Amino acid sequence: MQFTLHPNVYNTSPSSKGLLHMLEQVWVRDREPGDGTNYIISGFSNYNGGVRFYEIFKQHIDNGGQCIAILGGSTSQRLSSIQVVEQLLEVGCKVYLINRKRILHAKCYGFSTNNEQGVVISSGNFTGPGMSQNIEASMLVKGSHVQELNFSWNDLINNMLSQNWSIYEPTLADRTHPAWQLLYDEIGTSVRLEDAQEVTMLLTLSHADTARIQAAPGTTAGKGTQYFWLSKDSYDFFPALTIRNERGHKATYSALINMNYVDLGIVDNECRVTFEAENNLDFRLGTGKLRYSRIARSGDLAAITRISEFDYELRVLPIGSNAYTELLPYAVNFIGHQGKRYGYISNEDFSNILTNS
DNA sequence: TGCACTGGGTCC
DNA sequence: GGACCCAGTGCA
Repeated sequence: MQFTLHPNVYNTSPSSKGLLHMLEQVWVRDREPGDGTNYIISGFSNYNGGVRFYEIFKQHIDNGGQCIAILGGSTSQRLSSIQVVEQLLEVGCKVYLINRKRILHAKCYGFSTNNEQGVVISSGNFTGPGMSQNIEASMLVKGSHVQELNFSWNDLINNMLSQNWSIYEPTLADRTHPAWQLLYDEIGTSVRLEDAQEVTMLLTLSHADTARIQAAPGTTAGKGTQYFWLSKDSYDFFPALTIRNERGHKATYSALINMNYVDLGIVDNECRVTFEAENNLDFRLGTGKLRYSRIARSGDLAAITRISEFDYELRVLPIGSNAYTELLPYAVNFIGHQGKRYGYISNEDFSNILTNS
């Protein structure tokens, strides 16, 4: 059994580092694709909540396995999105939506095979924030402890689906089915960002982030793509990563955002952030406009401000500057092995510090 | 010419 | 072996 409170607050064992890590245990590690059934029960869900696992589910289902998702749905609340349900259906999941005034609020995840079950009971929804920056408690029960509980995924699902609830089954074949009216659109222009998401990511830059920025035009050091490499916990800082790669054989998931390079006075309306789902799980922010600009050096702080769903601003705060000194303490997470740090600050606090330093 | 891809490296 | 780090290739 394992318990965790994320992000990075408390773990009962080194092998449980947050909800996402527990889900990797029950759906990826120690599992054979095609063996048994995977389960998702979550009141809220969005595309980035599942982006780590769509390829895993697809392989599992293509090899004869099953995947069942029971999600919240509503016409008046933003519970689950069109995008996550579409993607789950595309990879072959069975999706049920519970439309209820007193909403489905449980979050349970796991699997069952002929001889084994695993279950994660969590406060974390199947959403980007639930998987990364929200404070969520999760408990994983597996092996003989599941039998001690006398827990049965089969019974749980059967009992849920036999309740006298409004249960809808959306399908890709019938997009006019009322089930689709219970879902909200993550991509639409009417999307308004919640206050909690109006934050600035502070990220120290390492050699790999700045080598092409510092390169002289025409040299090999400038070849390839200019990226900032982000933490894998960045699911909730970007819009739905629904753009699949067109060429290549390893699945990637991207979103296009509008990036205002404040230092350069350039706005890039096709700034791409990519999650390398089948390569190395890299989270990369394309920052090509910075190439050759010399505007950032290794050790500098990048401030990426999310001002609306698709609009971002990028500033480089040079190491040693007043703003750097004031803001570095907010980059509380140490990641990688080159001393990279990142963290978040509210846009209001960020703006105040910028103007006063 | 620039960036979507590739596929390793390296440290813990 | 996970999670950033790195240095490109080759295609549009």
